[in-house]
Amino acid sequence: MRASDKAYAALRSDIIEWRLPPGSVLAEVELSERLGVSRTPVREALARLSAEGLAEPQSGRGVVVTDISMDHVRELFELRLALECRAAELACERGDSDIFRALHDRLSNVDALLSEQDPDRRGYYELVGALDSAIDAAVGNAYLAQALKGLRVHLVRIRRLSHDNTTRLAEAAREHATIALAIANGSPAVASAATTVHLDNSLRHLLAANHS
Amino acid sequence: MRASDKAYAALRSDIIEWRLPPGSVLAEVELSERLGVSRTPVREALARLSAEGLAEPQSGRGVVVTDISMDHVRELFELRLALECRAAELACERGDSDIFRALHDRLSNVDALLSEQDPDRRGYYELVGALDSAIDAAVGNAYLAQALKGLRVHLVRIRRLSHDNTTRLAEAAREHATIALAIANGSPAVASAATTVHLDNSLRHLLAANHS
DNA sequence: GATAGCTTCAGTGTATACATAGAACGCGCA
DNA sequence: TGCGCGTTCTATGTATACACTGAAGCTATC
Repeated sequence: MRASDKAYAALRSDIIEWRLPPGSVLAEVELSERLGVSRTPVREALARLSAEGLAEPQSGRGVVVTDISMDHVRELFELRLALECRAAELACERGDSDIFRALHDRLSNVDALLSEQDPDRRGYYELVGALDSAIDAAVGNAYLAQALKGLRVHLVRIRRLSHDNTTRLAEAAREHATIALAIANGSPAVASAATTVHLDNSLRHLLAANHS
Repeated sequence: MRASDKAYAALRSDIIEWRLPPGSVLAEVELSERLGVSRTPVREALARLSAEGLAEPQSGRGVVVTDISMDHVRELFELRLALECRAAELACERGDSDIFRALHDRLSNVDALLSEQDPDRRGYYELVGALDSAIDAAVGNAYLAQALKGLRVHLVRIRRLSHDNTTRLAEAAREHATIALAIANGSPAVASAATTVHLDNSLRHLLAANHS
């Protein structure tokens, strides 16, 4: 593995998991010492992070972790709605029914998904990620998939703001199950509508939990 | 201006204007000599181009200009449809009617737009670009705007494949005028529909001109 | 006492030297 | 003559030294 990849992966996870909160300054010399590589691969990593929107150059001098306000979240969900609705519609036309029917079944088993033995909800998030991947694969559009991938980075980062309780996650799982079922049935209008409903619910819970 | 910006701008325009056709290898040493800067800023420029999708690393060794097949064009237009339809809808809600009415008027004056004294159709493309910018500004969504910006880079690049004759450009201008009018009227359904029609026409002409 | 200018310094921007890996070519053997 | 192995070479990956810009703090003057 290249040193620049290592630096990129380390910084990316640090940002996404809020070990480097918004506003943190990413100084090249400090990072190169902390990560044990020279400034060159660190610079490359910072450039990639800036291109992704996780960091941004500040007044031509220094790079800082980008801020995440509720306005940003609203804008993010507006883009998300456009992309995910279309992706769901296209998956209806091109997807394999059996795959999405299986995902629907697994998503419907809420009790197993949100067991007490999984406080981090890894099982839930992995299954939701599997649905995303299945949709991407069904759509078969590299540009759309790339746009969605760039979007999901930010969504993982704001997951921390959700403070999702088990009740909401169970509700979200059912919403995802509805989407999967609509795709399995090949009903683009329903898939798009279910996606719209799910995203609206998610956004409203996010806004309510962050008093703005 | 930084040397890396200079290298980036030079390579970007070389790729977009097909001086560097798809498949061209972007060798660091050769570029650093040709552009008169060292390898470091050249590397930074190549990283930015790779992030944009204009170039891609080839098997871990060397960077090449990305290929543009008709399949890619189809995928590009699929993403474009999703983004531009939503942008047009949102512009209806948030845009200033006067601005889009003025754009409609200018786009309707096809004769002035496609005069014989402008063989490169600069007047046409600048006005279409102004409509794009007006929509972006009306929507007021940085994430959506960035996604559209990343998309338009590729669109400018495939413009070379269009072989647009005056008849088609006049038609396209009228389609753009229809979109601008729908936004000025605040009719999201019409704006979205007009965008869909326009993109379908554009794509069909592209495919017809490239026999696949 | 306040402001303007200068000095200093920290940190980025660039260049270049060195390490390294992948590929191509050639040679030898079957 | 063809295949396989080894060597060499070219181009990328990394490290580091140097240059330069922008900012902050200090001093001197009004």
